[in-house]
Amino acid sequence: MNLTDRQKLILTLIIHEHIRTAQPVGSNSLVDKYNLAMSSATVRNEMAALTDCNLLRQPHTSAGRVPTEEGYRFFVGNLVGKSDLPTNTRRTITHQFYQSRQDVEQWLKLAVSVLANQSQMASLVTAPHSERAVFKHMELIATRGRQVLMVLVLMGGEIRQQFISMPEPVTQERLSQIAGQLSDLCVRCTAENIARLRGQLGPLGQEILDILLAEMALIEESATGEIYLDGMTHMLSEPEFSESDEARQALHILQEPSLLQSLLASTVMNTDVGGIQVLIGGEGTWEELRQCSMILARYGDPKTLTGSLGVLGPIRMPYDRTISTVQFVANVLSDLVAESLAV
Amino acid sequence: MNLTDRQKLILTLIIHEHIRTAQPVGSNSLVDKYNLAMSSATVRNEMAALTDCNLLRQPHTSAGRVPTEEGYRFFVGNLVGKSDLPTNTRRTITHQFYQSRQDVEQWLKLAVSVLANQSQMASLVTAPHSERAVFKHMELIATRGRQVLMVLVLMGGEIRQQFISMPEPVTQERLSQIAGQLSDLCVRCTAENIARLRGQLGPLGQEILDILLAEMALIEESATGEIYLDGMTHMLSEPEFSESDEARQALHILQEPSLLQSLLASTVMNTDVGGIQVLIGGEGTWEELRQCSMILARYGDPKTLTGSLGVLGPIRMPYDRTISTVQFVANVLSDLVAESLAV
DNA sequence: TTTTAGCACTCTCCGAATGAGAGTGCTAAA
DNA sequence: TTTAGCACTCTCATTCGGAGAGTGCTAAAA
Repeated sequence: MNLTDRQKLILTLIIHEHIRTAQPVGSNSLVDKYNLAMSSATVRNEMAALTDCNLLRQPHTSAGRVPTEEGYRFFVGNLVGKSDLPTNTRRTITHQFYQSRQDVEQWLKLAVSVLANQSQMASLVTAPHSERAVFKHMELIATRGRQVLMVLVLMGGEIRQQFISMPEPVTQERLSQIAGQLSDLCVRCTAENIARLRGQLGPLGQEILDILLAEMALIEESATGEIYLDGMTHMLSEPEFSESDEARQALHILQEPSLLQSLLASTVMNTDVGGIQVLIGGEGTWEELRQCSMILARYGDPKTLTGSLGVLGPIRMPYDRTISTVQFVANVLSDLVAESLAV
Repeated sequence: MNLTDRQKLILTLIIHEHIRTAQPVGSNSLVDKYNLAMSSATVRNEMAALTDCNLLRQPHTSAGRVPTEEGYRFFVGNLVGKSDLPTNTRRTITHQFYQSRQDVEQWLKLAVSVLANQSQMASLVTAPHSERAVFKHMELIATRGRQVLMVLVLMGGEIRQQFISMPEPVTQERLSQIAGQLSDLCVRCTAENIARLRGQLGPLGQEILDILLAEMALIEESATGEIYLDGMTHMLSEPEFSESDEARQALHILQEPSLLQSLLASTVMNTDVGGIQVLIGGEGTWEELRQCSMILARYGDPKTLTGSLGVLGPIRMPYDRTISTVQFVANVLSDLVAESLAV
C-alpha cells in the first residue's frame, strides 16, 4: 500500500474528524475545518483514490467518506504516532497506585477502573497467572461446621483458594498439622511430583492431597487468572450503540468468561510482555465485535507471572490516546509485579 | 382504595396485557382477547374510574390505558397471587445447587446466574455478612517477597483476607507462630476486646494486631458482603431500554458498589429473612430507577449471617413469577447457609 | 501534468399533508 | 346498570417536495 504524503495526511484528517463527530466527512468541510492549502476538488480526487484502496468507504453516493476497518488498520499501523500520555495524567495514575493498599487485588481493581475512566470505554484486567503451577505452601482453615478453606500458594506468589467439605468436623490443630506436613512434603513440587505421594498419607491427608491435585490441575488448565471488568456502561453512551442490541452483543463477550478467555488466548496471549495488540472490527473472526475494537496488552514478568489487560470500545476510537493509556497501565502493573517479586 | 371485583379484574387484565405487549391497552382489544361477558363501553367506564383512582393512565387522549406505578403497587399488594414456581423448575434449580461444589462462592455465583436466567433480568446477590465481627481464627501466609496474606475467620464463618506488606521478609515459621499466638489470644473476642491486647506483643505482632483491628473495623462498617452481579445484558433487550441512555442509568446503580449498598441499606436490610420487598419505579427516591422495578429479598440466618439478593428489570415485569423466583432462590440459599452452620 | 472552478446529479434529512386505525367519552335507549 | 352508536381525537405510517451536503466529471488554469 503506497500512499503519497498528501494521501496519508488526508486519511489521517478524515479519521480524526470521523472519530470526533461520528459522521461521514466531506471534502468541503475538511478543507474548511483544517484550512488546507488545496481545493476541495483535489481532496475529492484523493478521497476517490483512497476509496479505491479500500481505506475509505461511502455510506451512500453523495455522502462523505468513512474510514473502513482496513483504513483504521493502516492508520494504526503506519500513521499513529507514539503519543505519550500527558505528564500530569501519568503522575495522577501513578499516585493512585502508590496510595492504594499493597495488595494485588486492589491493584487490579484500580487498574481496571483507571483504564475505564481514562478511556471512557469498557475495560478488563486479568490477574497475573503462571503457566506452570509449582507448590510453595498451603494452609487449611476451619470456618464453620465441616467447611474448611484451603489456601494454596504457588512459587510465583499466585494464590488460589477453595472451600472443601470434610466428611466429619476436624479441629483446627489437626488441620494445621496436616497442612504443615503437606507443605513440607510438597514444597517446590509440580503436580506430577505431588501425585507420587499418594498412599504415603493417612486417610484424611490422602483426601486433601487429592483435592490439592485437582486444584493444581485446574490452575494449569486455566488460561488466565481472575477477570476484572469495569466501565461497561461507557459503551452505552456511544452513538453507534444507541440501538442497544449492538451493545448487548459486545458486552456479552466480556461477561462470558469462557468466550473472553478464548478471545484472549487467541490474541494477546501470543504477545510479549510490553507489546500491544489492536483488534479492529473483530478481524473477521469475532462476529460480535464487528462494531468494536479492542486494545490489548500483556503485563507482568515473562518468566513467572503474566496477565492481560485492555479496553473495548467502538471502532471509531481515539487509538493514539487509548494505546498510550493501555501501554502505560500495563507498564505500571509490570513494575508493581516486579517490585513485589523482589525481596 | 375500594375497588369492585370487576374493577380489580379489569386492572389485572390490563396489567397482564401490558406486560405482554408493552403497549397501551384499549377497551375493545381487552374484551376481544379475554372474551369478557361485558361490552367495551362498560370496560371503558370502569377504565375511567380506575384512571380517576390514579391506577391507570392515558399516554394521550384516544390511546389505550397503561398502569401507573400506583397501579402496579396495588396489583402487587392486593391482586398478585402466591403463584408457586413450577415443580420441575424448582427441581432443576435445587439440582444445580447440589451438583455445585460445597463452596459459598460457588453458591453465590450460581444463585446470581439462576436469578438472571430465570427472570431474564439483571440480578444481584450479596455474600452473607454478620453485623458483629467476632474473631475466630487467623492465618498469615507468606506469598512472595515481603507480601503476606492475612486470612481472618469470624465466628459466623465469614472470611476476609488482605495482603499486607512487611517491613522486611519474614519466614513462614515466624508468621505461623504469630498467627497461632494471636488466634489463641483473640478467639471469641470483638474488636474492642482485641484492642486491649495492644502493648502485650512484640513489634511485629503489634503491627499485625493493628492491621487486624483495622480489618475488623472495616467489616463492621460495611453493610454487605461482596456483591455478585449477572444478567446485565438482559436489560438491554427490553423495549423500554432500546434508547440505551435509560439503561445506562439503571445499570450504573448496580455497578457502583456504594450506591447499591445504600440502596440495599435503605430497603431490604430492614426486611426480615424470608420477606420480600418490591420497589416500583424507584419509589420517588431513586431517580435513576424511575423506569425500573426491583424485587429484593433477604436470606441467611437472622441471628448470625444474612445477605440480600434480587433482580432489577423494567417496571413492566411479570411480578408474580419473578417474586416466586426470588423467594425460592432466597430459601435455597437460606437452607444452604443453615446446613453449613450445622455441624 | 496537476490543480481547480463550475456544474449537473444523487441521496439523505426534515417538515407538511394526508388518511387509516385505534381508542375515547358522551348520550340515549335497552 | 349496561350497551349500542357516534362524533371526536390523537398517533402512526406514508407520501411529497424542497433544502442541504456531497460527489464525479469536464474543461480551463497554473
